[in-house]
Amino acid sequence: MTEDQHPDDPLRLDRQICFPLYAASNLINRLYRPVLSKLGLTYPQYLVMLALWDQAPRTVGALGEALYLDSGTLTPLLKRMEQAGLLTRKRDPEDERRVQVDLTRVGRALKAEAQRVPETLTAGFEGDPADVEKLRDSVQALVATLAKHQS
Amino acid sequence: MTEDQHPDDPLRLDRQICFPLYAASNLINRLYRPVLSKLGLTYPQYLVMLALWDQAPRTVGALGEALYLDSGTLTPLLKRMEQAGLLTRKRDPEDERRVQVDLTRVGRALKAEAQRVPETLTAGFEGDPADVEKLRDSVQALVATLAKHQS
DNA sequence: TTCCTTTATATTGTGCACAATATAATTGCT
DNA sequence: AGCAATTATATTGTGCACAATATAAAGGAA
Repeated sequence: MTEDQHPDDPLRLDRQICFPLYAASNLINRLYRPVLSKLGLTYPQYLVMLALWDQAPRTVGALGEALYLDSGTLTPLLKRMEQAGLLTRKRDPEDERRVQVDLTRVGRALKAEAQRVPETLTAGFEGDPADVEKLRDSVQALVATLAKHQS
Repeated sequence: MTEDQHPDDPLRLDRQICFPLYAASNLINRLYRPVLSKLGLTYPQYLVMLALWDQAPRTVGALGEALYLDSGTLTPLLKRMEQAGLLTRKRDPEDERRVQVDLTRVGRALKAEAQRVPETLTAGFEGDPADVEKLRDSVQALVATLAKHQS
């Protein structure tokens, strides 16, 4: 088999930690897409809504810290969501550099429709829920480490 | 604290399994970028090279199966790599629908320069190597499950 | 106050990632 | 052989993701 010809080659695809994380992220995005499109959201937009449902208003910078994204990604994404009527973007009068992002009534109301999204999708993971939680905690720890090193 | 106000809300960001995978994928891409740019590669292009260093030539479809990507992503990516002189794309005379992707001499030679990439980057993970391997295997298992459900 | 530095967001340009669709070659059925 | 169905790749259009840069507001030192 191909996989056994070079057992200790550090460049073998199946020895990388980065690749399964990349593949899982893509596959999950693909899995969520049809479900979220019924709510009029993309997957990154859904993450912004999760962050805002937990706490709003928040500045662009605070959203970026929560989601590990920068303004180059968030600004156009938030503008599309503003166009869709889900949120508002207003310069903070206290500090005109900041932009406060807040939910509209429509944006807040969307939370009710999203309630069943997690259970709908974790069903597809078909694993012991405890194992999934353990995996989640491990990846969260990795993210914390990576974030520390990248700042 | 914000995190404790709604302890059993299924829509809390820190209860999702999808989000840390998404964040880890982005952070890793960011971590690899400066290292790979010295080799003239992006992260997805690096994955294509890993696949081809292991086995070449391969069809576009075979690369897509290995990396969980489709032709809409691979075709333009492979064209850029062809322009860069790393690989060739040739219609298979046996079946004119297929495109065989093969490494050039330059593409094969690049493997020597890439040898130290994994150790350079896993250093930033700063964890017990055994834990990292365990995490990798867990995410690989998740990817296998997700891939089965999406086909 | 003046000006220098820092901070917050926006803009620009490149490269994915994917759904939907198009094109063309092959297979299979009759 | 004829032709519908399938298969393999390419194309189109949208939306991220990010580095590099730009813009402008706030803070701070003399």
